[in-house]
Amino acid sequence: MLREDVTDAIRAAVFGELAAVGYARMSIEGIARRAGVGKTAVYRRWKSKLALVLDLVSAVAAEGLPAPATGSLYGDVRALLEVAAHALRHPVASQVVPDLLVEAARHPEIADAIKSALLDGQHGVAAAVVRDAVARGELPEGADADRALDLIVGPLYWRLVVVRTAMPAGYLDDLAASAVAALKA
Amino acid sequence: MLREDVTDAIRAAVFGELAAVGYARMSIEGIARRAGVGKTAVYRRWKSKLALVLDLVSAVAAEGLPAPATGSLYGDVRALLEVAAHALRHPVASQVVPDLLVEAARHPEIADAIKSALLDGQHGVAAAVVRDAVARGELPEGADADRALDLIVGPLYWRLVVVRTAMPAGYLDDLAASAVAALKA
DNA sequence: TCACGACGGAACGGTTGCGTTTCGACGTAC
DNA sequence: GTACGTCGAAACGCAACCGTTCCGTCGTGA
Repeated sequence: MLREDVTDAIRAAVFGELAAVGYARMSIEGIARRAGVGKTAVYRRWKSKLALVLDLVSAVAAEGLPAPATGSLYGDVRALLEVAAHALRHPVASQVVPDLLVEAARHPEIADAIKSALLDGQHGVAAAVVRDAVARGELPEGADADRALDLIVGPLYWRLVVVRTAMPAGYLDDLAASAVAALKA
Repeated sequence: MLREDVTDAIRAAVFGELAAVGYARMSIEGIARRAGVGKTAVYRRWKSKLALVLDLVSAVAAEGLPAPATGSLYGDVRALLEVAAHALRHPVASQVVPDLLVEAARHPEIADAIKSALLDGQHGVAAAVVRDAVARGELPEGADADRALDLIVGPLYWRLVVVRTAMPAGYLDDLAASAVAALKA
């Protein structure tokens, strides 16, 4: 029976290494070193670096996303931005997510895992928000969920992950209002 | 006197390697191999992988960005999106840019180089577009160029680089209209 | 014509990680 | 109390790349 505390230590170490050096530079030896375990313990559980990361990403997927239902489009969008901003401010997440996205272009398995772990979940939430807004008459029939996601999350991701500039006070409120205006255009 | 054709071959090889394996995995040996030159030729010109990449990024910066002046906010935004979409559709650019952005978080020199090569230029263009729009009365006084850039480029970057999904016909027109509506909100 | 310097290629010793194997110590289930 | 399996640690041979050095070739400028 594999010891669970060792497994947990390895999982935590992978996140650490992923954030510190990125997927490309990450090594099994480095993971074992950081976790304070032997390489044997790692290879007994996963057969490769790729399998290890895929397992981790899938685990994140299982957590699911809360779908906002505030009763107004602005409220839903604002709530979405809050959750996204909170996630993207985590130093680990803001380092690991773009790193894996880049790597996904080279490893279809990673692309698939990220798609079902993150993008599909986001798409579902966006679709629900759009559906509710259409039902309330805030958006016209046939509004597109993909487009909505682009308009809502895009500016925030750009600001927090690409430009990496501080957001002024009230910026999320502003972004939410801007996104609602864009959606209705 | 260093031979210029060799220098060019190395530069091209760096772009190739950067797109193929990423900055982290890129090696001087690999660059020389791809360029069909000896390692000596590389080390004679640059002292490290980092210096090589910084030099390349700076060279890109020197090219500059065309500032649109179509006479309307929508026109300017649409032109900006066209240029950005064209650049981000290049397979090499869409692979290299996010890769270097991730690496920038670990190497301040790369962050600085990218900032002056890409972000500063974009900021300048956005500032000009906003200034013109304010002068025409299309935007209120004190409109923020950073916010404008987030709203214009963010959704496109998200779609093309993060989600990597095809854009439906006329999507750039739609994005431009949406961005204008967002800006005026 | 000749000397100089950059060229590609090969080798250097050193480091790092690969994936595997072996080892003795420990813990737990039976 | 014994037998089994996981544990950390260490070493294995192998491969890649580091940055440097030396080589013989070739093209060019004086």
